[in-house]
Amino acid sequence: MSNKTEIKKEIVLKVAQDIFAKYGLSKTTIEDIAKAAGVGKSSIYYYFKNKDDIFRAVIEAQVKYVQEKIRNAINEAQTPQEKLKKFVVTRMRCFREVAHIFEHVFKNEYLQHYAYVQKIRKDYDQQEVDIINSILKEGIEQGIFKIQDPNLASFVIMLGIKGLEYEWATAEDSQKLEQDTDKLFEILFYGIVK
Amino acid sequence: MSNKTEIKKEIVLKVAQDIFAKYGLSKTTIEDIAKAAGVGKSSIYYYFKNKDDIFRAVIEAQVKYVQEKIRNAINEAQTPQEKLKKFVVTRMRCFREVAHIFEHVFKNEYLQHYAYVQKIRKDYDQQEVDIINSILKEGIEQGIFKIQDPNLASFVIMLGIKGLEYEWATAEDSQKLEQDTDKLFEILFYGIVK
DNA sequence: TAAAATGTCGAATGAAGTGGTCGAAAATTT
DNA sequence: AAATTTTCGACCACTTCATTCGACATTTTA
Repeated sequence: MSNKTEIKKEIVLKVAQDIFAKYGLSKTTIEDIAKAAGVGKSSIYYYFKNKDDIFRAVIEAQVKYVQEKIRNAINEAQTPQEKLKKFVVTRMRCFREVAHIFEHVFKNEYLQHYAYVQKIRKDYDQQEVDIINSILKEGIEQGIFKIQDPNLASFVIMLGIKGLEYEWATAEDSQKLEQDTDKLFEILFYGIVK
Repeated sequence: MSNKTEIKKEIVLKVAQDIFAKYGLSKTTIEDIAKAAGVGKSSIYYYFKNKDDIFRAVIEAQVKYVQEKIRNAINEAQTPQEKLKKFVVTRMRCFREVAHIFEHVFKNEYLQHYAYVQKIRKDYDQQEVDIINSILKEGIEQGIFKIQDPNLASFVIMLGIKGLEYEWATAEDSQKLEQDTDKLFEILFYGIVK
């Protein structure tokens, strides 16, 4: 695939992102995407194997984008506490940014039968646990946290985040989001900080 | 149709509003509406003649809502100048509120062939001209405006509003909207106020 | 520059989805 | 309990959709 074609594929991916975000998987037609991308319907099949393949590519791009953002945010923070906070806040911000597509992957039940969606979800969750895990370990090494089982703690934190997900997804201002996060971690830290 | 059934019809209308707003006419299926309203697909046809009939009912409800709001706003204003301003600002606010459906009626070309959409549009435009007309006449009677041909003036104002419609529709804050309106009328008033 | 490789799309097709009908069952009223 | 209103499953004709195929266009290679 030449450079020029690669770019066209990128365009298709980009418009597919927007259209999937707006209409979801089932209501988006290949022709919708082709029209918006300014290519023939059949040409789509030169770039992608099929409709699901486009959707998968879109999701993967979004996941990558979010994880990139999270990684950067964590790196900027100094203390493990800060890192944890940054992680949560950035995660929620990004989720809201790309919410419409993620909704389809993380919420819509009728998509559950798609194996690859489950896989993406599982992988993604695992990576989040890993991130939390590493932050906790760092905190322990620095003598800031005292935790018997970091893996368990990570899992609990993940649960907490997931529990608050809906509330955060619908919160109007991001100030509320940060307040909530502060509250959550205030409680958490008082339990685990030495 | 009993009272109870009437209420159910209202529910169907309400969810249809939301779904049409989200997906537009063609991407919304009767089953989408039925599912969301919690009734069988066939039952929809007990309440409404067909799909277009639901859409028409939704649009009419929206139009009614907007005009009600505008009427109230105008009544609250004292001077003709104030009334004109109120008219425009309220109109734009409401349009944004119900924007997603109105888009389909006022912008989407592929709907143009629907005679009833054209009719609604025409009626609506005429009613707006009538409102402006009556405000102008009031202003003339009170010796505030000096206009040779109020009908023509109404038409010109309508054109101005329509011209700015897109800009207003996409404006982020409603403050901008009011500033724009003020500017528009400042120019207009200096031309017609005695 | 001719042949090979890469890229593009119109037309066709079968499968799935959709608007709408009908009649029978369920619920409600009389 | 008969009459009426309301609900909906099953069905059909038609449309839409994802995907394929082959032919044409464009670019690369030799």
